[in-house]
Amino acid sequence: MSKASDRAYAQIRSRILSGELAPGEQLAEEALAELCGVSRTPVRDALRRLEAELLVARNDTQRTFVADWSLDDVADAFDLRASLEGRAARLAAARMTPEVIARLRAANALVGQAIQQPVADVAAFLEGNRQFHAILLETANSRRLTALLNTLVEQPVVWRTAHFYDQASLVRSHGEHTELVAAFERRDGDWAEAIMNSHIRRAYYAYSDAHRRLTIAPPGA
Amino acid sequence: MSKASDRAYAQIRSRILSGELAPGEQLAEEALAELCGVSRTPVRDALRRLEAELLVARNDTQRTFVADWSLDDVADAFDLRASLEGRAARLAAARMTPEVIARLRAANALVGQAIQQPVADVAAFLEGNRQFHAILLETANSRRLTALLNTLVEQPVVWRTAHFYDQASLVRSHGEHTELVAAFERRDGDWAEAIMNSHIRRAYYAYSDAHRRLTIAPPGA
DNA sequence: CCAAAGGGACTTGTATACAGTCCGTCCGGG
DNA sequence: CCCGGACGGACTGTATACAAGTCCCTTTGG
Repeated sequence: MSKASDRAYAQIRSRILSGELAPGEQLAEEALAELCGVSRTPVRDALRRLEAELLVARNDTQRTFVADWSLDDVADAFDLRASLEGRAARLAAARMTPEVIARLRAANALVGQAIQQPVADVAAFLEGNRQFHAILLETANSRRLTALLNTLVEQPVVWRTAHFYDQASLVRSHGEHTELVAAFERRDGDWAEAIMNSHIRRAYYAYSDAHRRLTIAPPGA
Repeated sequence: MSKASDRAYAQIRSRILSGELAPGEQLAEEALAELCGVSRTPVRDALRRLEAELLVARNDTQRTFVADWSLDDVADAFDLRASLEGRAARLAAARMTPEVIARLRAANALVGQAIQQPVADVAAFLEGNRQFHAILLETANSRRLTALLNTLVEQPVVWRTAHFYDQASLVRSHGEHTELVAAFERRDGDWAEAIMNSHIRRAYYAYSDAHRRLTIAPPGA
């Protein structure tokens, strides 16, 4: 979209993802407008987009809040995501070509490098991950699936999951991508789907374990 | 949403669904504003919503058009819908209660009456259908799934499919709903999912057959 | 005759003013 | 002390004016 509207969208979005705007917090259009240095009109546009992505929610009287996800919501989202990404993997397997495989390998190599650092480079890990999944989606060649998954993946909770990973999880994640490539080489859609399903589910449990550690933290922490 | 915005949304939407606004046609905000008797602001809101539903599309310079679906797009949408509705049926089976089953029966009874008329009452058929699927979604209890399916179902092509059905198809559709209830009574999620999958796929073929009849019509028609 | 440049009509983007609605607070009565 | 209603601030919805960008047609030069 146009400049002011884009700026508003990007600014609000990054503030939500970073947690600077906390879940449950009310978002007044005028305040956001001032924050982004634009008028209310593009802010309203931005909020519409963020609402579609479920990053913000409205109450019955049209006031807007940063979406507050219960653990159930998170489970719901991961569940659906596992199913849809599994489906994408299966579709991609059917349309796989040597050259796409090469691109997938390259993306996964990024991930490999990121986890070999003394302290894993989480940003690089995420970027490699993103590329891998993007190539896969592109190959699956379903506009709707792509649109749906993009909104599911770009959630704060999903996004931050990798930060909860320990080294072993990062390595396993990399290994699963490698295995996916193997499934693609054999054009085995069922295998690819199964790996992907397991891949996402593990990510969910990494999240929920970390969540439990953090919320049922030592009393007085 | 608020009054003017809602009116704009409803008006434009119904004109697209009815075909009065044809696929590919450009939608100028000002013209729509006049058509709906409101200013451009609520029209822009409405277009955003319709864009999220994929009823309208934008080109790279932000001009808006009535979405034009290729047969591939339709296949893609039905495919995804089969998968998601199947999933919903499975989830619903796990949470089924006698009272929900009673409601499903009631909705299906409407469908039964509709097809027993000398000439099937398509509107009543659609309404019963809608209720059945809505109850099912509500029981599946996944906010995201509900949101996604609602956008998938409310498409012109999906919506008009029933008008292409012959009497036999209507009867079979009703029968599948009855079978779904049986699966729910046994809380057999796998069975429910399988029926639902087949249910949606058959709807797709009914559509694509009709499409073929209409587009590869007798030369000179 | 074709191609590229220019200009004018049209469409969308943004700012702003005003109207309508909601929410909390404060005051008075029971 | 508690409850209810009215007032005031704050927020969102809508209309409108103006700015910026796009499209298309015409015109001009090769």
